[in-house]
Amino acid sequence: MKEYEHIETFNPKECLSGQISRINRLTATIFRKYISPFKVTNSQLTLLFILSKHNTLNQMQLSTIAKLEKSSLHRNIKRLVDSNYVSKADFPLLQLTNDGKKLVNTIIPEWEKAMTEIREIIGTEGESSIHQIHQNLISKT
Amino acid sequence: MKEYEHIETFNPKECLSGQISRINRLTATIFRKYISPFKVTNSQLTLLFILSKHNTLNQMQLSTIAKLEKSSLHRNIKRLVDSNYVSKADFPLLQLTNDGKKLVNTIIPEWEKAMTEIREIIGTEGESSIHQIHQNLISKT
DNA sequence: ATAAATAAGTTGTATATACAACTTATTTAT
DNA sequence: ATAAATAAGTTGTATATACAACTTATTTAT
Repeated sequence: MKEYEHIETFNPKECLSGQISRINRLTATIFRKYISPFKVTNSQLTLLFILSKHNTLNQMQLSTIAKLEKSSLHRNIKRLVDSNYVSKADFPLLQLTNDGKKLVNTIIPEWEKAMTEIREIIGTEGESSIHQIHQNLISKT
Repeated sequence: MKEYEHIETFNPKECLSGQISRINRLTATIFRKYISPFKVTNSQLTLLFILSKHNTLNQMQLSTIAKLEKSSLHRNIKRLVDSNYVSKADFPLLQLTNDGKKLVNTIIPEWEKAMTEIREIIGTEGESSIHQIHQNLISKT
């Protein structure tokens, strides 16, 4: 029988979605190792990092910067507000609380360690490739 | 006040975890556009693809190949069994059902279109960088 | 052959994410 | 200034993921 002819000839290992997802899971695990002792997640830290460089942002701005769907962003922020790292005092503007700033400042050295560990695995070329791919996706999407 | 000195000097845009997560979200959205009409998710398709190239695998083998934590794998497989794309008839061995094979064979051309769209964005260099980074992470982790 | 040790599989729990549908706020025509 | 249109924010729902703790199956010493 010559059914399923595509299956025989295709190469699923090429799948960019599969490869990128695996890259994401493996690198996330490394970052988590350094970050989780602070009781914050990788995604949460990304948002705290963005907020640490902007005085105030509304949800739409944050979702555009983080490339996160607005409903995902909404719930991530809710957790950060519940943990008292982000303030909605000036709603709809969001800003880091003092606790949030202190946490970011404290985590940065550990984050650097995670960055170093990843760089040792993917190399400087890997790092600049990621940057390039990221830029292309940001600008062409 | 000279508190939070790290915040002033660090550059969160460098964060490899942040960049990779964003790359993952953006590329997943492109793949989803082609794949979701078949009522299957990107993660599910990855597992179906792997199974399509192996007669049988147990959960441990699949989780090693997919780099998925065993409990995550377990529940992904459960959904595929519920959809009748994977059979547990030979448990603990898993295998594609005929429906599963037919689905994979049908989706491959659409998957190719998704691959083409991503390649147009990240380029051939991007694609081979992803492959290289993926290899490094697989072998050094 | 059996006990002890290890591996594989399962379930509970929390967070992350997207999409659809909805509500509330803001902006734009008239 | 008000109505209509658009944008921002919220909630419901389903899937994805990891970690911890547990149970069941398999393997390894004795």
